[in-house]
Amino acid sequence: MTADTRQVIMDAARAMVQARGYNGLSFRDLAKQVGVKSASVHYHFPTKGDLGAALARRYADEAIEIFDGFLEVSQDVGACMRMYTDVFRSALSNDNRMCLCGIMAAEHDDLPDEVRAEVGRFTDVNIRWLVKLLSRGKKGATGTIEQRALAIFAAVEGAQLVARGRGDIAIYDEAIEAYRAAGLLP
Amino acid sequence: MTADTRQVIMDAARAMVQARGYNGLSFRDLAKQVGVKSASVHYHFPTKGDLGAALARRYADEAIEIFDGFLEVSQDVGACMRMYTDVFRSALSNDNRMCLCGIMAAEHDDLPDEVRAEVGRFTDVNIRWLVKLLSRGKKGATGTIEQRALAIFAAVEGAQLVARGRGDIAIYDEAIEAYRAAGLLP
DNA sequence: CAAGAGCTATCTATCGATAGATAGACGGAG
DNA sequence: CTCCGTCTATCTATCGATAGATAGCTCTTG
Repeated sequence: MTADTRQVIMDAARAMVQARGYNGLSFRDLAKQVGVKSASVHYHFPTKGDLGAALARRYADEAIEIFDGFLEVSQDVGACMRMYTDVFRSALSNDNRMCLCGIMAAEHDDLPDEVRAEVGRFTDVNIRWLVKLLSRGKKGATGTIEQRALAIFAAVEGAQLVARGRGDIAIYDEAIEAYRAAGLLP
Repeated sequence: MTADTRQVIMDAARAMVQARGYNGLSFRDLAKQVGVKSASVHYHFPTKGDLGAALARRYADEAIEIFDGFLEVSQDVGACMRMYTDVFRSALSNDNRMCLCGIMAAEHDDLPDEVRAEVGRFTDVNIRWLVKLLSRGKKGATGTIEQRALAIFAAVEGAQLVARGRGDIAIYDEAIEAYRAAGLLP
């Protein structure tokens, strides 16, 4: 195609991984969906690990931009948190998909090292942003805030996982609401 | 082996699924580990879906027994909750494994219907037990308690998922502790 | 009791499909 | 002419699944 094939491949691959996982990603299916041959996919990404790592890397990079955008458009901590949880909600509303790194974390043992590293970075990115958000106004100990940030990220990922397992996005909404009611989410 | 082969197969299969997921479970690897041929595994479980469903069914049944045992040995809600979270912790301490149904939930789209149904039942089992626990002493609206039970289950699964993704059980401990500090866990 | 029928559990061997990966040809663009 | 991108064609390995044979046990029946 005239459009940058590499980008088209990555877009399709991301959607496929979010639906079926890293193991469920097949070069043949991917190529068919993009409209090329699998050998062409190998041209752009020599190995599956290369492709997986590129996907996770771009995913984490995009997350940084999106999340930081929230901090710019609103000064309200609660509003930013709602935008944050809505990002994870949108994966579910898109054909019951999951966070790319969440589903890859479940496949931890099957991941090439380079992919595993990028998945870990996504966790870092989330926690760092949540720390930034939680630090607004408050001046508690950084250690506590970091721990709470980790807990929020884990809880959101878990809500997504359980909702996906049931194929019911209402479960995600209920869990998030309960997190807020309990005081875990600001 | 003289021991009931069917049980030996299920034990090995469960460990493999908790480590590599449903998709990562191979009849050949499984047979090799048990010490039989893959055709023999097919004798006991005609299809992979049959095996997966049997695994999830037994997993949920065992969970009921284990959890109910907690309610019998202690009247303290906090102590029971700690025993509950320790069950999920033990999967991680066993070679960074995951909850069988948690990892299967991530593979939702690849599961045969009968497996998906059993995975869903595990969620029900957990929520029902948590409702039983949270109801002790309290007399709040059942609806709220059920929502909180769902949130606790999702949060615990998420803590396990994130910790596994990082291969660091300390992350699980931190998240659980933060849940308690925030008041999500009693 | 003894013989044969049928069942249980395993084996060997193989099937078609699909996985990721590679070599080499071809065509268009600079 | 050369390089880039894509193609055709193929490789090896593995997947779940099946066919057919066989040893050993049990149960029936004369």
